[in-house]
Amino acid sequence: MPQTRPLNQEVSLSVIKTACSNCNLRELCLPLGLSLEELERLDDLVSTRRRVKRGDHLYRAGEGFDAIYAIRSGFFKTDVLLEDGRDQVTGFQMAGELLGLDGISTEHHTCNAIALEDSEVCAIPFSRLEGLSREIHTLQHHFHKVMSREIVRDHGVMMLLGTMRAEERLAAFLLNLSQRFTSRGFSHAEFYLRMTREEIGSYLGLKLETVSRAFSKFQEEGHIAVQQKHIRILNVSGLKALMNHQR
Amino acid sequence: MPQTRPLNQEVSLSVIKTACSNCNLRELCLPLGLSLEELERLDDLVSTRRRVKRGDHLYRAGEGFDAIYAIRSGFFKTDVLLEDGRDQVTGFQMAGELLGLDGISTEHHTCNAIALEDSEVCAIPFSRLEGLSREIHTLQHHFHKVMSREIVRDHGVMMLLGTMRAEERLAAFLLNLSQRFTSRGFSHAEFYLRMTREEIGSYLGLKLETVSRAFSKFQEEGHIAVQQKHIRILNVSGLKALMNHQR
DNA sequence: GCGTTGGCTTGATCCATGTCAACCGCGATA
DNA sequence: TATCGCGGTTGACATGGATCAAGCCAACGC
Repeated sequence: MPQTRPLNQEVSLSVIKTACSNCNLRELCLPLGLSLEELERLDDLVSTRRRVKRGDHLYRAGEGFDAIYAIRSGFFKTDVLLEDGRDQVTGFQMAGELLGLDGISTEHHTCNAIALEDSEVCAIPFSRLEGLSREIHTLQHHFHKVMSREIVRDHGVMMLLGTMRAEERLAAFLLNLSQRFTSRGFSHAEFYLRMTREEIGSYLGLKLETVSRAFSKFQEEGHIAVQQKHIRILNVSGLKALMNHQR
Repeated sequence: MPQTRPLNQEVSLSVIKTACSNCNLRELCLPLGLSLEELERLDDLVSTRRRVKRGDHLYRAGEGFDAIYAIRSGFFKTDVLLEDGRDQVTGFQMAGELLGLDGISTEHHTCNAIALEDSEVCAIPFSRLEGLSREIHTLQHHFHKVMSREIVRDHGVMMLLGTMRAEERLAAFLLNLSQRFTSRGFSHAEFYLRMTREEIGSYLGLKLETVSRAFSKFQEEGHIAVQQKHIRILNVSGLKALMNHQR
């Protein structure tokens, strides 16, 4: 059920508590680098929050685009569906990351965004974001950086898909996850995967069996300990070395 | 030898001739949708042009970023180099397309841009572009669309690399080229490849031999006629059908 | 406690593409 | 005109990962 926003002053505390200016993700997310006063202007914009239950869509390919979303908590995947039924996971997103940038180009979303665990996002109406970023230089520049970073990230994935073999891909994937958990204050060495082997495989251009075998191999070699979705990284440099195994 | 810019009024005609407002690519490029007056303000910004000879770098990975480039004429590839020596072509760019968007995120270029034929580009100082797009809403929005389109394009490549087999990839590649030539007023059915089989292979995540064999196969099947870099597409729908050959 | 289900693992086999190698053809250069 | 070299083609063979199939494990409902 949607939470109604109380109008009296007393409860505005709880509103402030969930505003950008008070969000502990602000250094990872859109507000990076803004002054206090600028932050408050951004708060006005980011007023709508939305809960998305595990398995539900945040948006679907083809739907009209009018907002991007910042993940407050939880975990998402995005995937693209081809006419012939093939699909591929194009990314996994976690708290502090933005979803929906692909929709700007055509005013329609071009992929599906699906929650992999119960999640909460902040909706950022895009035209209002453009308006504010015409006024706040820092916001404008940071937003451009975020879009550009997405492009660079995609190039990394292209590299992975184009030049790496199965085990290198999985090693790169684990190291990437580990690094992103670390910058969110979680353990770099121990985490739960939110996605299935099949989803990992789809993202990495591999079949689930190949992913599973690679996990087993890494475990045999003592690089990681796997128990279903629970991963412990035992030997970071070992994984890094795996990534350069050239063909 | 660099062409010196004359200062007298008489020759300013030739300057106008090469401004955005008079550029026949303006409907494909950054100026899309701008009014005449806005166009003239953009002209001020896009004052530096640069010739890049076949084989030369427009920029290199690691170099400082301060401008994006619009291709006036010619053909480029971008590639990324991994520490271990592997590299991959991340894209081919033609007239009217923008180069360098990846540099915004870190203020450094993250890939190499190399001319595949003698080319000419317009340098667009990025901070001035941000300035102008704070004033011209249409420009801002269009620029965002261009960046977003790049993200969507990259997802398409990820899809290609992750789910398609060799012949599907090549078919998709040819159809994409054909479509882009068409929107530039060239024949959709006949064109010269600017890149080698190896570069195509690198882009598509294939070895050059595989690319070559796929070309031969397409020719045998009557979909195209190949003679080295000269391609004629004989059967568009045949190629499209090839793309859905599922595995 | 028992069956069901979805996700995961593992083995056996197959095949698309990589690898290695020979050769071709065209343009550049002497 | 002869030679060289690079890019392209083609063939023979090797192999990584896909495919097919069986079985395992943990969570969950009955």
